[in-house]
Amino acid sequence: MEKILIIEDDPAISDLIRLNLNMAGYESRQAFYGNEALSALENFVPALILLDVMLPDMDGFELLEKIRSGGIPVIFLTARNSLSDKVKGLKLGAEDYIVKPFEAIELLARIEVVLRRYDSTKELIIYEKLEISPEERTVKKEGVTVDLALKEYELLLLLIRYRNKALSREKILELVWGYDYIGETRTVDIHIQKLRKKLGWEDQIKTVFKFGYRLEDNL
Amino acid sequence: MEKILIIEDDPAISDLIRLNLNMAGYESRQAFYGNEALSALENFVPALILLDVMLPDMDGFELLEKIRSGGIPVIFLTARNSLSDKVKGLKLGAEDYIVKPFEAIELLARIEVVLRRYDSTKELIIYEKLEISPEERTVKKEGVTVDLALKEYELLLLLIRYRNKALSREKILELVWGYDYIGETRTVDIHIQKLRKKLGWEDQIKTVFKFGYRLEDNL
DNA sequence: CTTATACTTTACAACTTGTTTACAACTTAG
DNA sequence: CTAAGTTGTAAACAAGTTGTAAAGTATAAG
Repeated sequence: MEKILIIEDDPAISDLIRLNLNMAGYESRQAFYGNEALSALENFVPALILLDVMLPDMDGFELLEKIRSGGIPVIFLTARNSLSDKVKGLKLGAEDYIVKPFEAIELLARIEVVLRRYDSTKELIIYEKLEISPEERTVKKEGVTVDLALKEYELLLLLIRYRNKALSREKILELVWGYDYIGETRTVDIHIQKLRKKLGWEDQIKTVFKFGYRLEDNL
Repeated sequence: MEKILIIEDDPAISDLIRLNLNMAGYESRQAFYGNEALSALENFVPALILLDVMLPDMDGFELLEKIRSGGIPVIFLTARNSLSDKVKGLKLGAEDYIVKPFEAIELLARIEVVLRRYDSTKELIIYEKLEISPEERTVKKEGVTVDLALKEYELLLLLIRYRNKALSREKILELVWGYDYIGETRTVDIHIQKLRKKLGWEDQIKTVFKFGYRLEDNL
């Protein structure tokens, strides 16, 4: 059962959404404040987040940034006529937005589309000799657990998702660290280095000179 | 420059969209009927399609299905209040929809998001026994990967693009190194040499004495 | 507060690429 | 055929990129 986090300060709207989600077979959880949402996310990992930008205690965009780095898709709830908000939200990386008031069936359709797009998660990923369980957040190589730090783990998933494709450092930073990461691109190198060492993938992760890296299949 | 096909029967709206797209740096083409759109697609491959569902000669959904099989993302233009259309469109696989009337900036933002998601404008180039994947930035000869440095790779693409045409050293410098490159034209020779060696193309890349080089097809 | 862990930055060694140089081999004009 | 000029090739070189270890910083856990 897919889990959805509803971040919306108006209890009436929040409850209405929750009701609809339940009827459609989703498990949902509510947060009415930004901080509440952040702490909820610590022990509740949803497949999707519905986020109202207008929250009493926090700028929704700020929250969006914090959430985005976790790789969870976000659908943005916004009041009609706040066009600049919509644009900002999409630019920040929201998967979609819905203008309030919206009809339940539309919300459900959009949720389905986004989940379909993102669906690759949650299932056991088997790649060469690796077994990755997103649910347990574990990685095993030939049955032996490999301890990976968070960034290393996300980087690994990214490399596998784009296997055989060259990924630029900038792209990697955007997708693993978040669109607005400010810092050295060398950071990527260090994490690549750690992955190579921990997985014994010195050859499988190829360096694309002056560009980035590429994970290559079948040696 | 990204190409966009506008399928919209109202000339006023179509022109307005086109104007906005042009200003944003897109190349666009208009179709006012469904059949017109289908024939346009035969020699015009856009990166994205904007599709109005209400067309005089054809059901937009029917058209959507035909278009979808081509792998081109579609943004759906729909009149306000036709909610069931929205839902139907999304279920059919439209990437997004926009309710008319919409503001230009919103349209552009949505276009950007969809294009970013579908980035795969780069398609596989097959030339003789070579397979070149711009997305992966790889070159394979009969299935075996050939490692090419950046300049070698770009030079190869150039040669293929101008196959059977003689390219002067100056032209090659301009197109691979940039119009403002200052340096020896002999540099080109060295890179040609490396390409010949790495691809076993000693004969296929012909020297045009006192001028430059030419890549010749089919031996 | 201390410790542990993850992540980032720094510094330098090792390597890759692109360019130049030098000379041999070749092409063309006279 | 010969001389002048052009191209092929190997090797040296410089500039810049990446690998790596280690130090620094931030954050969470005890």
